[in-house]
Amino acid sequence: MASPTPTPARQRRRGHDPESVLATAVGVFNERGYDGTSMEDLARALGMTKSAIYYHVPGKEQLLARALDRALDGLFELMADDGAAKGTGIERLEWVVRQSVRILVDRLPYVTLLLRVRGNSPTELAALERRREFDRFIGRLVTEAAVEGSIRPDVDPALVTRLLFGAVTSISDWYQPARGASADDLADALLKMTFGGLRV
Amino acid sequence: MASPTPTPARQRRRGHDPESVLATAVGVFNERGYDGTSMEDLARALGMTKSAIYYHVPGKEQLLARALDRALDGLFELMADDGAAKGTGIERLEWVVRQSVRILVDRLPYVTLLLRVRGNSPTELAALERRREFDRFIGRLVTEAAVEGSIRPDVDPALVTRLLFGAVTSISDWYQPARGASADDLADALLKMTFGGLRV
DNA sequence: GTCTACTGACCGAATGTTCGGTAAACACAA
DNA sequence: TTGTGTTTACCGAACATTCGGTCAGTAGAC
Repeated sequence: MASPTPTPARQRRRGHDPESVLATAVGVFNERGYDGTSMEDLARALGMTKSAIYYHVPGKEQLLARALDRALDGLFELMADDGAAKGTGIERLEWVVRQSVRILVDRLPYVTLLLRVRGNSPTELAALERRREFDRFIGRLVTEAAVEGSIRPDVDPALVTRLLFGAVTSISDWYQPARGASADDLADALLKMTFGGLRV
Repeated sequence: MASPTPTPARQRRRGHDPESVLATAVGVFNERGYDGTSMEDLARALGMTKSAIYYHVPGKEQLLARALDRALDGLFELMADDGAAKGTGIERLEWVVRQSVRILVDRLPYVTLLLRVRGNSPTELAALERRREFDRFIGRLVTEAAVEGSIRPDVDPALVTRLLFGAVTSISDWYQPARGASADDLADALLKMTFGGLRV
């Protein structure tokens, strides 16, 4: 605690650590897909040999597990937040959409990876189950907004849930932070389109 | 033309053919991901041995190429259709959204596969390039609708393009035909939400 | 000398693909 | 009806390569 080094994560010796290996790995996973990425690919991207990776992390699947947890932890914190419980149904829905966009942007590579998981291993299945819990949470919010009469009655709440969050999750497919749009810019555009409507 | 056999595609002998192998393969590709699917997996799903697959199709990558073409051909036919050229900008945009949903639903497994392509091989890169051409076509439509003043001026047309078609493409992630919703049901809900707005 | 952060050689398993072979179905002549 | 030759649709084994992962050794900072 009273350590003289203010940055305990970074060792004195230059080189890699579990965190930087994870960050690079997630980048490559998103480029090539998890199954399409070999440890050889990772080693090349990290500038080291395959075996050196195993000094920092236990293996390929743990790399995936850590990345998925990072995305899911963000979403679960959001679910537990006060903002998701205060106000009318539609206010809470709007807040959750906005925060979901923020988490997606803040943790872009991790959430991107999560959204591509198919359930090919116990690790992926566990992540999928946690993700479905979040989806059910959204579904409940939309239903409440519909029940209170805040959203148009001529659309199925279940469809709205999927389509609305389809637009949200699509962000991970095309968003490039370098182009200048912030998380709030994205959320504003998305909410204007889906809540207010495109038509003038 | 004057052939005595009315069904030239189907031979007298029962068993598999390139078409049924492709259909099954695309199903497995979508379950496990292309890279996560082995020829052994395909063989199991087809009820034959790995080597028998090669009697019907040249290889794994050609299976992918054929599937991607099937999806892209649909999208390109849509671009060339009269409906995409008649009416005001926003009318054409609405028509294209509706038809895109229809193609997505009609060719669900093929389009799903296309939407997951990452560019890991020349086959995938070629498909990605064709897909980007379709995306640019949509972008032009949205811009025209914005220029003619049919959509709200306080949102960036480029963002609208991505978000609107993000909602469309998300359909492949969650749509289950067995649940009863038709392509038109989906398009109706999507257009009500994005063009009219959810808020009452 | 000790610890950290690696390298290089290597392992068994799995990968996509090819090969030689074969049983059943077929077309057709005798 | 039977015999002959050909095609169809497959199997089992083997191929070279790549996979994720292990381990003994070691260069350099302390």
